[in-house]
Amino acid sequence: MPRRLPNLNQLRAFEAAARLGSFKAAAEELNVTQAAVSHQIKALEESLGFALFRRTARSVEPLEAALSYADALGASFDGIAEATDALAAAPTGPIRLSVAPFHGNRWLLPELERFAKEHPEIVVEPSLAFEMVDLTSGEVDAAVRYGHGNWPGLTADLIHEDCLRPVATRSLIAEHELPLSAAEIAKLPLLADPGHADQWEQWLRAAGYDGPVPEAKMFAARAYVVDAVMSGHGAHLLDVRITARNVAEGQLIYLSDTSVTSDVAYWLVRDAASRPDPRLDVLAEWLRAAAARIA
Amino acid sequence: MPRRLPNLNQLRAFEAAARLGSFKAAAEELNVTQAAVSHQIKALEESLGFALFRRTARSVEPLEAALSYADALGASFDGIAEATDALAAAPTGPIRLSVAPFHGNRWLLPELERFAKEHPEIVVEPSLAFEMVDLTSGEVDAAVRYGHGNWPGLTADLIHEDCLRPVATRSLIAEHELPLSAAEIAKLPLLADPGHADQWEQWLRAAGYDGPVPEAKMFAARAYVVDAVMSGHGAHLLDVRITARNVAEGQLIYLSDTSVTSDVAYWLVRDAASRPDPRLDVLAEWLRAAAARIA
DNA sequence: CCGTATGCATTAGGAATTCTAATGCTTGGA
DNA sequence: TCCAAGCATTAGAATTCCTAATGCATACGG
Repeated sequence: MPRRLPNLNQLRAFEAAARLGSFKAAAEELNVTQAAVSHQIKALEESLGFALFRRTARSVEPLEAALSYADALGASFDGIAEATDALAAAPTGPIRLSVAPFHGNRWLLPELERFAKEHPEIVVEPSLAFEMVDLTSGEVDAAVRYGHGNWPGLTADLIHEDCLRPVATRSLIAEHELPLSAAEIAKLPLLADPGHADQWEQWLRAAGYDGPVPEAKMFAARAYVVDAVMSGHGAHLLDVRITARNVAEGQLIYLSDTSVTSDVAYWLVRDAASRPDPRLDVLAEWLRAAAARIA
Repeated sequence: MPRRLPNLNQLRAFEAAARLGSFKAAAEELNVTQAAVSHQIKALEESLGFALFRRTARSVEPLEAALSYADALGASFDGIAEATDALAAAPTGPIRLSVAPFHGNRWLLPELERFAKEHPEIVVEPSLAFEMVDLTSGEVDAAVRYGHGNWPGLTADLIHEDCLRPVATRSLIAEHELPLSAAEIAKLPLLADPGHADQWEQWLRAAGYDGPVPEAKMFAARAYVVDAVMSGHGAHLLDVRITARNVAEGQLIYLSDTSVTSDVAYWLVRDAASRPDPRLDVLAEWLRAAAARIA
């Protein structure tokens, strides 16, 4: 059978009045008028069927039974306040972060290792997933996503923009001097993936090329494009953070110093309706700074 | 600084919904519509700033943090319900009973001793007091009072009516045969106390006497009248329960078999605003029965 | 000892909350 | 495919809650 409780607002007024021994003081604590407290307590007494205070001309005194009742109520209210504080406080478990393999393997995961060293108090648990996870499902706490930053129902903190420079293997352009001109690059096999097919045109125009833009060779997914580039099958436009390691290790080279910033970017994304987690703020800011260091 | 609590009605709706995993079920438990629960929880989530449930098309699932919050709230609500039950339950201390010496010494106290034997679970603590104690002061739980039973703010259970028969010492009427006629009694020194001055007239008329009613000798208080009667200074009208012991022991005799019931009576009186104590109901009924046994 | 200040009670009316009925939406199941 | 079930939303009604004004009894200061 369901719990049978008196009106909780009345109990709140009563508890304060009994604790403070004064309706007026209780009213001040509750930010209402003395009359409001008087009403609430009168209604409570009526619903109980007996009095809780002994009234004298200008003072009230809680009866003995009322005092112990108020004590118990106070403990319960404290429990509620405590539980509410605990709820509002930051979550404590590891931060489950969904990461796209393409971005994670090339930049994010190594950065997360450095983050773990600098912030040992914040445990990040990355999980690689090709699919866009549902951030409202509760299976992950946040994700790094590539897009325009305006996902409905989600909040997105910018990590870094997509700063594109053309890359290829040394072998592909063995006969050329670096950097290549835009016209020279336009003659190379240009690789692209659907959804970003127009990036080559953007870059070539930005680089001053005004000839006809050659058709790029399309791959089904970004990961395949990168594979093809690494294998020396053509040139591709990639963010400098994505390629930095491969360039440093000599597997890829920048074909030009010209870069364009695409209209999409990388974001740390979380459910707007989930309770705030300041640790994610720290992570977002740290990643943003780390990304800026490379660009 | 004062406790900062969310709206308690919203918490109540939330706790039920989280516990039952359904707004509809919560609504039934709380005897409101599903829409009401939906509103309450939405408002709570808005005031907290984050969601507590994951919504799907036709079901809700409390988030992990919400579940433990609901547990804590449930414990607190249980605490409140328990404290309320304890408050509503009968008081446990001894029953402090204020007794007028006149009535207590002559009838009530011996009866209370018998009551204690029959009801060892109910401890009655009589205190003799000439003054009418303030039943709202909390110093006593009940009192036996003589009057019309309509004290404002008090509830009164009848113990016995005031069944008056004329009494005197044997010595006062040594020369007469018992019972005396009303006319003979009218010639005796009649004693009375203010407030009950007319009782002699009532009795004499009831006994068939139609002559002039003699002036009664007045005493300041009832106790003095009884003293005077016991000392053989006159006759007095007293309830049979008051005199039973003295008559049985030969100190007093009934002058007549005629009795009249006065308009006042003896009552067990308690503060109408105090919490109900079923033990007092038992005591009142027991005393009523004991009084009836004598009359 | 009187006048003033204080704290609670009461009243009436207005403000805020809470609820409901109706309806829409989405989806799981027959 | 259609229905049933459960939640969301809307608008308005019902209830609760609060306040301002005032009264009352009493403690306190002069």
